[in-house]
Amino acid sequence: MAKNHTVTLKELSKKLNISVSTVSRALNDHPDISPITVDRVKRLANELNYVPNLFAKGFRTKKTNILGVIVPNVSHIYTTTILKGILDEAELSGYRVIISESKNDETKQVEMLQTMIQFGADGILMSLAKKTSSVNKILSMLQRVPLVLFDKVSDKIPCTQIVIDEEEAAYNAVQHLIGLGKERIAILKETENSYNSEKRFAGYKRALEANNIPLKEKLILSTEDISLINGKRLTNVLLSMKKRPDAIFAITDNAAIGAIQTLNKFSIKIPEEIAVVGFSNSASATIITPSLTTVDQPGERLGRTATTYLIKEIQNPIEDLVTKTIEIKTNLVVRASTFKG
Amino acid sequence: MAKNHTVTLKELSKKLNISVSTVSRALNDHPDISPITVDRVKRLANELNYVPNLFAKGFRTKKTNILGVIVPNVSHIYTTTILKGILDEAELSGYRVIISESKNDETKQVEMLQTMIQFGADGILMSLAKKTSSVNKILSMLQRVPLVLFDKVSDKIPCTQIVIDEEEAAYNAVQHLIGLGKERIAILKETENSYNSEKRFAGYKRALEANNIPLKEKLILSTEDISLINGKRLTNVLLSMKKRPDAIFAITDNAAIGAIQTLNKFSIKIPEEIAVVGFSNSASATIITPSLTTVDQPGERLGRTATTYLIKEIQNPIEDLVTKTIEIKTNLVVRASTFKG
DNA sequence: CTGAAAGCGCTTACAG
DNA sequence: CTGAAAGCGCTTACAG
Repeated sequence: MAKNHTVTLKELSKKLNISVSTVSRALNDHPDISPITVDRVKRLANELNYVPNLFAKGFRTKKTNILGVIVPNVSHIYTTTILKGILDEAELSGYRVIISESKNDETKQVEMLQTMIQFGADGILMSLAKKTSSVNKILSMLQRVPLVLFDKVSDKIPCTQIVIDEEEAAYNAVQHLIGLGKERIAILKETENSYNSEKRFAGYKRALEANNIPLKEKLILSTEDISLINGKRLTNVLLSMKKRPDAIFAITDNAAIGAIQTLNKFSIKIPEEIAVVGFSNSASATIITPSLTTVDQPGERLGRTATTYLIKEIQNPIEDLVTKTIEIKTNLVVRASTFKG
Repeated sequence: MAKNHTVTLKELSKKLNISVSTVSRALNDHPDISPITVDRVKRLANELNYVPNLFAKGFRTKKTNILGVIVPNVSHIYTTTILKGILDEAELSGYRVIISESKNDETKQVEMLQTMIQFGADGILMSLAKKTSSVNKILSMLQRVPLVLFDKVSDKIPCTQIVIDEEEAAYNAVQHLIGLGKERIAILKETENSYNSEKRFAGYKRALEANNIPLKEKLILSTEDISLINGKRLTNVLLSMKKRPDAIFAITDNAAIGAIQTLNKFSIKIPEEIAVVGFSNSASATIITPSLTTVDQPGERLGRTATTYLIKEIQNPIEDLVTKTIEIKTNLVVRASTFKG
């Protein structure tokens, strides 16, 4: 905080020979105050470089204009674009943002929630930690502060939730592969029942079904951490099969890139022998050779939307808490990993 | 803030029939209070789920335990790793973090600084906006709150500054190219006199000098925004020369990747005909083919270090403001773009 | 149109 | 070891 002398309302009021109340009102453009007084006060405030103590203000008004954001991992690229959307939108509405990481730890997640509430956040934006199983504590927090979930959500928590059209996106991606004549389509997904992975898997199944392609258990590979390394590992598993797949749908770009690197290593032709589709449209998608067909996730828009909803709920508290899911549409970006141009 | 009933010190004091002062002291483990009282108070506080109003506390004590962080762009990958370091270190010391973006806009940068101070941040961590020219306003803020700069710094601001060994890193990178027998080494750098670009350019010049290789103006290419696209564009310029370079040192990985993509397009052999070195060791460095030799920037460590210094200065205010630069050592990671293994 | 006063929830010097 | 009281800087119902 300010190390040296700070100008306060009291000081202004003394110099102007009017009361603190009037100074406060003048500064806040209260209609009661005469234009002349308003002018005098503002002029002096400006001259003395007065800055309101937001702390005292917040303490008094019970409003802090702070939004708390809790995400599993700040350095995840997709998260980063969401954060950008949140910061931008919050700024537009005059809110500050406090960000913290749950590191996918459920206990830490609850702690952060608590601190943020205790600190006076007006509302919370949260993307759930992976293994969020007991939502009881979160439910009790719901009574105290508006909460909006995004990206990693749960229908066990009655609040507004912003997601992309996970299932539809996956459906379209697989449909695209089928349209190219692919039939043995493998999927690389997550073991844990994460919201996103489950939805994408559902889309995959629905697309196969819609085309009367039987689901083959062998082609469904799961891993705890759907990373580049594991993309490589699972692709090696696929390549060791007697009947190899003719396409791979990875539920993250990272895993898809691991797949491509492994296919390249064995000089398997992409997409002729095996086509690859990812999910995210990260920067890497155009850096890998061949470039990656992938679902474009509009992170910034998701962040903005979540923030807009939260602010609306702060300013207009909702009485009955219900799960309300808003889906943001995505597009498939077709590149060389599925299409020979 | 809390929507419904909140437990306060007063309430605890009433239920226990002791004064608010005693309750406050008991909760803060003041040595004066008898163990029995402390126990009674804590037990009840726990039972009633008492959470201190940090706002009132901060207002009273002039300490908020908030660090403000201002960066040009939150979704820049390298920034992201720095943020991770900051968040981790801050959490360890019990500080919350407020993050905002200057978007490389000098005016916005000052505004953010002001709001953060006004909001009561105990200290500020900042990476400067690109065209920060007038530091007067920042200097006046320095009187009010401890400031530590990182990554994008300026010696016009007397405070602690944490950077990587930019010049040394660039020197080593160019030295590596020279060691491979390269002599016509081009550099892709920034036009604007950004701290990082200038330092890296200095390292480049020093390496050439140390090896008696004359500096060739033609091989020094600058651009406003040292991005992938511009990396491509400048590489096209280099390829149109009668005497092409035999190596390219790009001061960012993105530009280096643009260079590689352009070289690949013209089937120019990397590294035999033209070797490429980048700067950052971003994830993309191992995704591009050939993989990129680049300087590893330890972002997390930089973030941690900056935070450690800031907290030290908050707890132990410095009297005389001087520029104090702390350099973090980096390593060159050698890959296929300079070395045929 | 303006002012005096209470109060937000906490900490802490002072007194006992 | 404990309590009464002041005060952090602001806002706002009440009164005039």
